[in-house]
Order: sequence, then C-alpha cells, then structure tokens
Amino acid sequence: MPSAPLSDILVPWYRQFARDLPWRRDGFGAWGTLVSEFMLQQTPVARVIPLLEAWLARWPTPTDLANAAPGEAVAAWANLGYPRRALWLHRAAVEIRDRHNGVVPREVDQLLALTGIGDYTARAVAVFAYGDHHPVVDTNTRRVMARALSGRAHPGAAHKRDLEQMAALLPDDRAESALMNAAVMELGQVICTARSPKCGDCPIRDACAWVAAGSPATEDTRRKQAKYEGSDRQARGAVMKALRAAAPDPLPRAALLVDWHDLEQRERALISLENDGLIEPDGELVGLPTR
DNA sequence: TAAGCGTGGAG
DNA sequence: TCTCCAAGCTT
Repeated sequence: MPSAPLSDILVPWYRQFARDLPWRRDGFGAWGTLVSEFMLQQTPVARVIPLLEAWLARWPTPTDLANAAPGEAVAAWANLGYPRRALWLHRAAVEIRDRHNGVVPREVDQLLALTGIGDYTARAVAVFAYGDHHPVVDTNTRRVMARALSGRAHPGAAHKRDLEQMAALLPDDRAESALMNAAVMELGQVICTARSPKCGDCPIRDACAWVAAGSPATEDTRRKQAKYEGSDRQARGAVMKALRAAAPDPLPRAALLVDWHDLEQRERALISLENDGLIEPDGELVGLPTR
C-alpha cells in the first residue's frame, strides 16, 4: 500500500506550528521578501529581524534604495556579516529600477539575472512573494531530503539535482506547493537540525529513511569553514567595522588596522576591499562607496 | 569545482 | 573554552 505523500503531513504541520516571522505576514510584499532573503543568506533569523524592519522603513521600495549611495547600504548592513551582500542588494535595486520599472520581477530567469541572486533566492522570491510553483532548495531542505529520502545524516554538495528532488515532493496546487516549500525549510530549521535533530518531535519520523536505518553517522563531505582567527576575513571585518562606525565620514588610511601586526595582511585587506567595491580611497582617506 | 567571504550565538 | 553553524553567491 503506497504511503501518503509527505506534503499531506508537512503542510498541515506547518499550518499549525509555523513561527510568526515578519516575511510570512500577509502583504509583506516582494521587495520585503527580496530584502529578507538577501539578509538571511548565511545569517540567522534572530539577527535579521530588527535590521530588516529598519531597512524597509528607510528604503520602502527598490527605487528608494537604488537612489541612495551604496555606502549607505553597506553602513546600514551593520553586523549582519558578508557586507558584499549589502552592495549586491544595492546593485540589484538599481537593476530593478532601471530594467523593471522599479518592480521586483516575478520570473525566475529575470530574478536570476539580478546581482546577488542565485538558485535559492530567485525561487524563494517567486514562490514566497508571488506564490508561483517552483522548488525552493536551501541548506535546510537539502538536509531534510538527505535524511528523510536518502538515509544520510548530512547532505552532499549542492547540486542542480536537488531542485528536481524537491520538485517531486511538491503538490500540484500552487498555494499548497508554496506551503510545502516553506514547511520543509521550517522542519529543517526547528526539528531536523544539523547538530541535534529532535526526531522525537518530527512529524515524518515514521517515513524517514535515516531514522529507519538507525540514524547512522554517515560520512560528512561538507567543506569545513576556514579558521577565522588571524585570517584575511578577520582583517577585512575590522576595516569595515571601523568604517561603519565613522560613516558617513571617511577615515585616514593610516588609522585603519593601526594595531594590526601583519602589515602585508593589512594591505591585502584594503586592496581586496577596494576591488570588491566596499571601500573607496580618496587621497589619504578611505570611506564607504559613494557611487 | 572549490575557495573566499563576517558575525555572533549555541552547545 | 572553543568548535560548529546560520534561508548562499560569485569567481
């Protein structure tokens, strides 16, 4: 006898237990969804929420952001991390203003063409903002699928194939399929977590291949994060933190990383930040980008 | 394809 | 204390 589709279990579970998050409220809008997705790329929900609300109050439309200086966006990004995302979000806003009459596009191909938007974010906007029928695959989704469908403890490297695997789990109905995408992500975030999954609370444990196999500790092929202490990233972070604090004023080049012991690394950080467009030299001064 | 890219909370 | 990890994207 065939078992019920997972969506028959997960969609009702999601309706009952989904957390009340700002971007899930009615009328949040495509721009709000887009900004939230940029901020949520590798940054935890709790840190995003307050900054997201401030961001949208300041720049309620893509055109509002596009008309601001990129450095304002970088400064407002505050401690969200990966400040290139602020720059990319600003560029995407400019592209939306110039190519889409200030309206966040609905088509996945058009979304993918925007700066800083990849397979996940494009489909997240199309599905969560516009309610269209696409598979949305993030790291939570891939972990849930690895366990429930493949019986592995960890997902492998991201692959296009993941989209097809998720698409096969979606019900035909558009609204239901959007909920299923959200439900799988939610399950991965609150139940089927990376470190200590709460299998006792899982609504699909009876259908889970990993549980059925005895929850084996299978090989973890994920790439380990490079050491942060003493890294170039840490040096870049220190520069950006100082410039955010001084903004909108620039700082003397000599004042940046003044305590940094490794002068070569200091130069490397400044050069790479300039190459990324995150800082702008102006004689002896260095500031956030003005255009 | 794999490396590079921030920040801070949780276990 | 310290390692792990968090709604990825670009090159």
